[in-house]
Amino acid sequence: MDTPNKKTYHHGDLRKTLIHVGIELISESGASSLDLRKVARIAGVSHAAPYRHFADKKALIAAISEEGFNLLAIEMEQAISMKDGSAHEQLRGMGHAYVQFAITNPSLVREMFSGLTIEREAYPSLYDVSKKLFNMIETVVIIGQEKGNIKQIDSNELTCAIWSMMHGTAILIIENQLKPVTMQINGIEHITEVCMDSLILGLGAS
Amino acid sequence: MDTPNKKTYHHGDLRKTLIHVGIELISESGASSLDLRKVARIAGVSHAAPYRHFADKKALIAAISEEGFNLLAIEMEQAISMKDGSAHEQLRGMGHAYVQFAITNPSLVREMFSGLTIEREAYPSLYDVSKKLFNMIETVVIIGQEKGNIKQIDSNELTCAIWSMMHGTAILIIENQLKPVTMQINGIEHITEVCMDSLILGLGAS
DNA sequence: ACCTGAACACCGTTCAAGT
DNA sequence: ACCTGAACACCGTTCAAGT
Repeated sequence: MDTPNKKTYHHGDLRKTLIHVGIELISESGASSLDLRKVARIAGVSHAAPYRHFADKKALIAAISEEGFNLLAIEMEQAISMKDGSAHEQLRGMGHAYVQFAITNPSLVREMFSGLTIEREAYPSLYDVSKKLFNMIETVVIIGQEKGNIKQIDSNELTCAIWSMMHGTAILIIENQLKPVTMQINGIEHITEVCMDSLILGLGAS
Repeated sequence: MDTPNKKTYHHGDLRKTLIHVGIELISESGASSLDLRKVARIAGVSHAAPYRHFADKKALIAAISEEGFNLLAIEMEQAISMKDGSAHEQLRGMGHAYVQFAITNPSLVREMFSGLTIEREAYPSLYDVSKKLFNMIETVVIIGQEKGNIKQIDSNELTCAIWSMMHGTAILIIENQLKPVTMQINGIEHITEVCMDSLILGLGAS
């Protein structure tokens, strides 16, 4: 009666089901294989049903991206909480978590940064959830500044630098562009550390 | 007789024409609006003609991405040559050039890093041209190390860190994620400088 | 060698109609 | 309120046929 079988979707939360089917499809075979009709088929509804919940395909992708940011935020939060120590350790942990998430979900991460975030008014909740990530990083920065471990310039700007480094490292790794280094044993963890540490050193209090 | 009108395509270089039409389409209205039939229509050939030059749509996108890397490399080269001075100045110049290119061609840059680079064997020339970029950065690093301005660790790793920072900054800017800072006057140039300088400081000889 | 035109399968989206 | 089925326009790809 309340087993989570396909029948449930019809009275249950089809919206949520579509999002999760979409994430699975993207993870399995890339973003290009995300078609609305297939999502509906797998969810067990007609191809027109998704239009009850999403204005169009872009709206579904926006919702999927939003869920992606939520999942990433959870990983990051966990990484921070595991390190009880210095801001530097926390930043390192965040970098590893960010890169690890990208390696685990490359297609999803690509989709999250594929242009939809530009339309801020159209997808406000997508913007909100990405901003949550920004604030998470900034909190670490501010605490680090209070402890005197990070230099006293605008925390907004420092946050930009940190997110940029994490993101660039993650993307270039999943795009195979750092091959000369990532090929080696533990290459990915190593280069992530090199990238983060170089930046952290530059951010140090002086 | 040799005016560059549409007739030329039939005996001229249709391949090149398709690539440039593709770039224009992507630049104008985003990557999602790149359809093969429209490209063919604009080029003045039938919708089947592109298949003489490209195995499928992905192959055309790979060629477009390749051209994108070439264009980016030209900008970077120019940025480097303009600064005759220190490695630090050259790195700063490269960062600005990279970000500027991304802002000018956001959809093209997204396409260049949308997963095709993973299929190394399928698109070897795409991999080659992206590696050219890597080498360009590394050359600056090595010269900087010889002058004693950059610390003496593996130049491959330092290059990864630099490219990561440039790329992350560029992508987050075009994806509107650095809004808190880029909104301000000269915000983009300013944050690019903050990002690059933080890293450069961390890369310094000690 | 290079291009055309018809054909096929399939997708995004809409809409009248069903429960 | 939510879903279905038919319908429309359009795309990627293939292939026999044209020059």
